[in-house]
Amino acid sequence: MSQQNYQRIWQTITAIPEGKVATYGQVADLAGLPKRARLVGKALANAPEKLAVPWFRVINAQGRISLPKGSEGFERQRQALQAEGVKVCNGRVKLNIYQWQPELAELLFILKY
DNA sequence: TAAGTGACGGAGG
DNA sequence: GCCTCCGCCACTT
Repeated sequence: MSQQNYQRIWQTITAIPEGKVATYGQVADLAGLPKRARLVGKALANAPEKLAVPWFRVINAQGRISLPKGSEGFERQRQALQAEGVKVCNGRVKLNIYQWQPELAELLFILKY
């Protein structure tokens, strides 16, 4: 099923280091699923709690939290990021500072599936 | 098989 | 910076 793609997406997100963030499109690309950013969103929505996927480190290409401002999820994501030292101004983070730039070693780790 | 649906992305106003 | 519109495309119904 598409469960296979979800697995790859979850694994990729798990590789995002603390204090860094990645965009939906970026995660899709790294997971080997180009142009499927929307699928990443679905994968997160269906992510089992027990996998402890750092879903809060995933934001959209504009550096904004993709949840309705003021919602519960929005608040949890904002707090989780702030707790790691990622500044969130008005539901926005500066990608030029916090966006994850995978090292070769990290890419190889992701590609080992 | 067809129509509906996104935790998206990018261009434009 | 905010909002809208449109393209995208696999997944769901």
